[in-house]
Amino acid sequence: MSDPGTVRARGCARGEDHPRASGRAAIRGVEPAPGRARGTGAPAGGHGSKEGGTAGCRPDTGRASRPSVPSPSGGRTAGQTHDDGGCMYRPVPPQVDLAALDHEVLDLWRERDVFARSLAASEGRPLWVFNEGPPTANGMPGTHHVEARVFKDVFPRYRTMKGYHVPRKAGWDCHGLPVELAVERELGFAGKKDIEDYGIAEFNAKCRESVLRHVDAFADLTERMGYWVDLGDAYWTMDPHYVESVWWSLKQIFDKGLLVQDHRVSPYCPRCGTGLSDHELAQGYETVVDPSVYVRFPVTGGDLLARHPGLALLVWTTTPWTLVSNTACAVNPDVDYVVARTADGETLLVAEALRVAVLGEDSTVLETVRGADVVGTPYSRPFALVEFPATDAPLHTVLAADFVTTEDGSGIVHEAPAFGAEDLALCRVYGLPVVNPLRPDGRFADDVPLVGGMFFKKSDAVLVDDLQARGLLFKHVPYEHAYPHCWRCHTPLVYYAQPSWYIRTTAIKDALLAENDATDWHPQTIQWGRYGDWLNNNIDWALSRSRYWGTPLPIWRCEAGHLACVESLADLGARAGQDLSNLDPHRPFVDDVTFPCAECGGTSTRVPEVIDAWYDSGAMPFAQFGYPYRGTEEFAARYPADFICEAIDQTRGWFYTLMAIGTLVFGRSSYRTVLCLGHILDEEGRKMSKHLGNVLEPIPLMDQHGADAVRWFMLAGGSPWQARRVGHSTIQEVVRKTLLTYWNTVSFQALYARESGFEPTTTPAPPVTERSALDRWALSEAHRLARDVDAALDAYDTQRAGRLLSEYVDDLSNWYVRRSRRRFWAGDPAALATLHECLRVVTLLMAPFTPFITERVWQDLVVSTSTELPDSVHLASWPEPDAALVDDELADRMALVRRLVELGRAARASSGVRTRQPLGRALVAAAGWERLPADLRAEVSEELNCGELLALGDAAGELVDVSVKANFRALGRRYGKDTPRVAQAIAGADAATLVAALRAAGTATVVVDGAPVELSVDDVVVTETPRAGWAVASDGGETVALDLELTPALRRAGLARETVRLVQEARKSAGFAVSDRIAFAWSADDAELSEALREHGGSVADEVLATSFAEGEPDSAATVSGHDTDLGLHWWITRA
RNA sequence: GGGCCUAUAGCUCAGCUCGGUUAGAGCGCUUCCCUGAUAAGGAAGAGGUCGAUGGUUCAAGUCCAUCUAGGCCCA
Repeated sequence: MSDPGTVRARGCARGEDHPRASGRAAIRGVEPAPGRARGTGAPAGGHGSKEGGTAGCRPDTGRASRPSVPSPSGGRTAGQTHDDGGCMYRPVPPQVDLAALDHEVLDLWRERDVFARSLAASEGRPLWVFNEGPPTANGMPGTHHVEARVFKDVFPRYRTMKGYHVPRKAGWDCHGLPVELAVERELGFAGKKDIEDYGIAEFNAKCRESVLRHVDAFADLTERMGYWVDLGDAYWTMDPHYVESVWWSLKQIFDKGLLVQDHRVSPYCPRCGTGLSDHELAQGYETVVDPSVYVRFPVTGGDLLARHPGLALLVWTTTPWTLVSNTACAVNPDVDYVVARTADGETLLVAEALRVAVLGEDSTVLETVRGADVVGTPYSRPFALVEFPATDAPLHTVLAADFVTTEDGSGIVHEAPAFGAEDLALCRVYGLPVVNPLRPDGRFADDVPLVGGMFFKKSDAVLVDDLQARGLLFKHVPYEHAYPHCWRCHTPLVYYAQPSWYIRTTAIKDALLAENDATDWHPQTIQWGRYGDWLNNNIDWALSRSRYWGTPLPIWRCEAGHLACVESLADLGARAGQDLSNLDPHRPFVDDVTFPCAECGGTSTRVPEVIDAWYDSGAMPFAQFGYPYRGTEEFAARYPADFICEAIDQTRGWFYTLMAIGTLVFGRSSYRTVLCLGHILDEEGRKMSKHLGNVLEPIPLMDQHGADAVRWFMLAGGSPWQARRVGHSTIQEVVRKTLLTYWNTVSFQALYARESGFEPTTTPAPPVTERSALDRWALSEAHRLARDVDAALDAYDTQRAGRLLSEYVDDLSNWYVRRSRRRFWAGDPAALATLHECLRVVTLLMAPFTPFITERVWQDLVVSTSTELPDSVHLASWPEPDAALVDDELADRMALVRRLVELGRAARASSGVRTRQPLGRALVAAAGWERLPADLRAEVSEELNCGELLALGDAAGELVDVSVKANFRALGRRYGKDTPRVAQAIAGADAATLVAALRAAGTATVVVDGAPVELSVDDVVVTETPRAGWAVASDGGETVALDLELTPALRRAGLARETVRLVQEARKSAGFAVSDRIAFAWSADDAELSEALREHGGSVADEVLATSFAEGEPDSAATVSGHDTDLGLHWWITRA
């Protein structure tokens, strides 16, 4: 195993071992970091840190070379932290360059071989099997590759932390048309003839080289984004062992009689010269505008003509080029048709339902006939450009076909059996010949007049012009529709009759449906929606391709037509009587091997086709190990996989081929859980494509915002199942809202812990039960978070997990830390130990999401202070939530506190009295206020800066207005459809009386329709509002009222607060460190301020860390000084 | 024509599983406030026919039906 980042996987030329770890020597060359005395085999740590344990500390382990944070002093580089020694945190500056941090962490992982160690450490634990879908590395990776890869990373990391062993074998898709096309383009080839002239061996050598070309770029992306997958031990679908495995599986299918040759009309790419499978077809629909033409086919005989001389059939088609091969027409025998006269006086046959649409309102019906009565009518074909063989069959007459509809066109369908599956089936029934003037390259044969040598699509215009000139064209309208194109070269496909090899997947349809039923789909709608629909309409898998660079179809056929399916090179060698174990199982080498037919002794030669590359990737669950010729143990342990993940385009691609091959070969699908992601769009909601120039390059994106931000966006920015818009602003928001808030909380903790000498493993802290309510709340929420994030990830819901995490980070920073700042300034071990534990938990929970920043935090807060825990967060265990710490009652109370604070702030804002001005008292009305302990009430009064909090009902008496409102949720449950009347009665009752009764007795009575109805406290929402002289805010029955009366003492306290604020601002802008002591001198412009500062001088001095607090200008020059006109204060500050 | 998804503030999206009468957040805008970590944070304001219609229900953004528009996949 090796770190993914250092491996530059090369190719896997035949007979050559995979490059396992070209970067390995470099890894080994790094001396173990000085602090890693435990060695690399250290077990992942147990659950949770041991508070106040006696664990030793480790010295600073050195830091990677690139500092991710600016060093304000300019001198200190990241490595110079040895002076800290002991069990102290490393300094964590408030500013951080996330991209530089990424590189630093990548260096650390590489140096400490962390990925390999995480695999080694989990060896022997229960397996959790992840299968990697192989990308084709002959194109450059894009941001859409990042999406699936983040999900392929986050769940293996999570499961590893949960105690599973998660092997992560990478893979590369090497074969297939896209590879051939890229090489053809490079060589300037126009088609298959060029390839054969060039030489198949040489061409395939180019293909082999081409698929290796961008492997480095994929490896770079993989490393940069922190995707841990073992590139050094990747599977390659072109590897001989892989090919043999595929052959073996085809033999299993062949032996079951499910691999057969058949002649069929199938979508065919004339440029690539090969048929396409149905799931390839699915990739390539494009909206095009084709000429749709209504053409007159003059009737040449029959009863109808006798009754209506000059009658013509009106035939509609969107593929005029197929009219050259027109063989017959078809009508639905059960549909009514009409002979109609147009305004111009001509007589045409069309479906009755379409007459008005096609011929217009002003056409008149001459006769109505059943379709069945039209059958047999002869007509004159539109073009006489090709010969038809002499036949007794009803050539160029009207046939009956159920598939004809009257949804569009004219209700009369033109039949060209060479170019349509339904056409072929119908014409076969009548014994009609298949005439195909189109060559395999999509051009008409040279001897066809008018369009000889012309590409089929190009011929439309010429043919339409000719119809026009001959007076056969009735109408010509551009028709926009989705038409299948080759998914790689964008050539319009033609449905084309040709022989092909098929896997009879229709024979195992029931088994596939059963397997699908047992599969855990995310999102669930795919299972019986898009995917189930696909399975229900399953058709046989067109497996063969008339191409060059692919797994050769291992079927040999003798002159007598006997078939042999070869399952391995050894099997082939045995049949051919030679040692072929070193043969490259590709064209043209396998084509040269012949052997005597086992049945007749004739010479068997290989059929020329290669197979659909989708089969290769669908075979990876066993072929990645070379099963059954090798890797049998791995295969037995790892089939089926627990988890696979790709974007939604793979429903008919990889998800299908995996399930189909697994079911065909082993009777069982190869995966249990599948994640199906929506696509990534640009900021305007458009697909990203080179064509539009809106492609976001993944590596620059991560270098701008950091890999963690991009990962977080993919995992939790919007719903992963839906198409999402990605852009710089959305990713920047992740950085600002979540990552930096987290970082700054860490930085805050490190600053004050270091300031006070706090060491998490040695500084004694009180047990949790004796800590403050805020501490217990923060810990309770941390453990609740651990529980809920675990549940969300267990359900593959990264969006929910991400939302929970960012909410907690916000709560921690903007409530816990905000409310606890003074205790941190004072170095309170209870607060520091609390925040340490909260950060430890949240860091572990975030580690699978954002592996970089959490690693750095782990190093700075944990590795530097403990030898008990692993030296990488990714070697640590998932935090075990401590149910005893989760306190729901405390959570409810704190939620009330925060709601009251919110109301108080609103009241403050409306009053115009700034928060720094202390107020004497506030009144509170809220359910639950009585039960709120004093310490939590104090949080409210401190945050609102008002001295005394009193219950509104008790304190204010007649100063208060009270109103009541029905609580519909409670009433509805009890009174059902009488609810509105009860509510009305409540609204109409005298609120004061009602509330008084409720307060006194717990119940009150209102009269509804003459009958008394008893109400309890829960049935009404009581809102109390003071009448005058108060600033009031009220919401949902809860009220906070601030007494705005300012006494002189309050005013002086306010002035003192203003002064504190002024000095702190000055300290900060002068660049003083938070612990710098100062000498402070002042001179007030008015008596009130002087009095205030004399009165509160001691506390002001304490607040601003002033060692002296002198009135009057100092003798010596001050470091900074100023005059604040608003306050009326001169001040002088000198560093003490 | 079929299947699936989506439709909520100027923009990006929660909320819909489990219905509750004042529908939220972020970005942007305006005005304030707070700040001894913060690139932050908070309050207020402006901004909504919750795509439409009908139904179920005492009560519908939420459940049901139909429709419209857009997207994806397929015919």
